[in-house]
Amino acid sequence: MGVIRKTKAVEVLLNEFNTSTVAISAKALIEQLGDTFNKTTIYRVLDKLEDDGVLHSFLGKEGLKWYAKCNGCTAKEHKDVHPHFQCLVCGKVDCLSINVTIPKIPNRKIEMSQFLIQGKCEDCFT
Amino acid sequence: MGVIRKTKAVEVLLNEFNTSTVAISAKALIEQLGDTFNKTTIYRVLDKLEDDGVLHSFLGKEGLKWYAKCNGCTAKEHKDVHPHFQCLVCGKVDCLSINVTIPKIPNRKIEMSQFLIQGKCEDCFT
DNA sequence: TTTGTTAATGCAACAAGGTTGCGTTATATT
DNA sequence: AATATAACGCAACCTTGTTGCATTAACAAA
Repeated sequence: MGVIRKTKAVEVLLNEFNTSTVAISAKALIEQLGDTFNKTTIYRVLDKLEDDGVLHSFLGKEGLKWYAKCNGCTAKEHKDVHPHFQCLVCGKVDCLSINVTIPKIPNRKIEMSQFLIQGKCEDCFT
Repeated sequence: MGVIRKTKAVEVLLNEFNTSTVAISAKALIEQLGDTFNKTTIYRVLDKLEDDGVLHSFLGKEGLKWYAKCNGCTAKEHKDVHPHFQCLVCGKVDCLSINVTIPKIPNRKIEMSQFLIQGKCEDCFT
């Protein structure tokens, strides 16, 4: 898999996630940083950071890929099964620090799950 | 919105969903029926059937759109918040008739949610 | 059963998110 | 400074899904 080099792209991208529990879509990152870095680079760095357990990814509305900083995940296992909340008005997505009880299902082995909740966020909530 | 005409495409597509709780991806339907109907038609019929509350849709692995028959949904509201299970081995997806408790979140209005569980299905479970 | 309205279809072209191959650049090690 | 190779940029491509428009076919009414 190789060593991670501290390149500018890695540095800048990591910085984007060092603020909060807010998730950022690959699309948004490309819109924002596409002049500085090639989109291929951005996709590859995100991939690698996910592989290394630094970020986790999930799918939002319309199948867009979103990334957020992992909390207590290692490269080996992503324990994180928190739900994500996407605002249907402003589009913002964040990680909810809520424990979701995954229902027991007979004869099936659950390996991962994605819970996407959609509605109006605090800011867009009238 | 217009009346629904009983065309061949509608008939054939509806037939595909009349069996079980198994979901079918738009992609699979196009692979299967693409010689008979144009993909545009397939997409449009699926759209319309969803609008009319006959089918519901959700996103599976890789952001692919899946459809399944609604159970107790009307054109006006999709109450259905059941989780979906996708097998990581064979790719099969089905609706789980399990009630998921959506966590209460202060200051947010939940409008819908998607719960995708991934793992090994009954058949692929060793 | 013919006529007329308009929903539904097919086709081609497009759009958006993401991926791949490959030659070049730059990081880190000796 | 020399070297190995990870990371990069670029262009071209792939896939899922959408749009515009001319044509066809449901279906209701005459």
